[in-house]
Amino acid sequence: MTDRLKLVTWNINSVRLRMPIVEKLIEEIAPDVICLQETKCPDANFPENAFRKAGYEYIAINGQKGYHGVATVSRLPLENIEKRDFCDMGDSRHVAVDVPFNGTSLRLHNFYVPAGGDEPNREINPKFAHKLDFMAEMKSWLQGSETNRPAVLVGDLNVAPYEHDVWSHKQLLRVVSHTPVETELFEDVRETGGWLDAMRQFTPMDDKLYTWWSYRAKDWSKADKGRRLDHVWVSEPLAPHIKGTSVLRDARGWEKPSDHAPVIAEFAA
DNA sequence: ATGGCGTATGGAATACGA
Repeated sequence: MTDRLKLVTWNINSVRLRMPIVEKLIEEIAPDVICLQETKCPDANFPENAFRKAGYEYIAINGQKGYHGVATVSRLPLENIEKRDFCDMGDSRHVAVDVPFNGTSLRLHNFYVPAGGDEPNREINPKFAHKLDFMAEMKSWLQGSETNRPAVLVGDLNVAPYEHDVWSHKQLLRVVSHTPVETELFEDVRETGGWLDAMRQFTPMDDKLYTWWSYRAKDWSKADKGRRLDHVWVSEPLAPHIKGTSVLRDARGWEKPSDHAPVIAEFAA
């Protein structure tokens, strides 16, 4: 049965520390495929056995010690695993796979885009320069390559592109993740690659939509000063098949939570 | 009060996240 597919993307902020809530997600949502970011774990230490026990036998990981790291785990076979080293930094920020869907397969890219540091100025902040260079390389690498086949790009893209993707557009215009130089480049990457913003197809542009809430808020839910940093993009051939997206906000309140909530996307033939 | 916290490394204090 490959005529339905339930996909979750989640910045887990240490996969080893958070296996209990990953298992809770699996019990509650039963995704077919889970894309994780910030696994913070070398490949040799990735909790493969726990995922296998939970039914996720197919695992594509691109991890490193201490920082970053992405993983795509699946109940369905994964093929053509590809890991690209953007900006030649040696960072583990991307893994792509083919997943069976609807009698064929879809290409699934899992990204962890650099956060970009504090100062939104590439001249004085190398992390911000890296973030912009990373997105520029995404644009040139992806332009046209996934336009004509079913494809999904998910992950922590670390940009909140629209006014209602942040709690205060005005107060965040000079804060990294929502500056015009980032949001304009972000849209350029998306449009040039032929991608559609799936989450905004199911939530009106005038409604607030967040996937991340800072650990530092005294009461994250009450303050609700969130940002939409995690995304689901789909290629045009796949667009007719996306049946819904949602943010599992509850997971932000689970025991020892990640500061990101999972984003769920469902596809059908 | 948009950082007041949290994680990894390493075994205290620092780098990093956004």
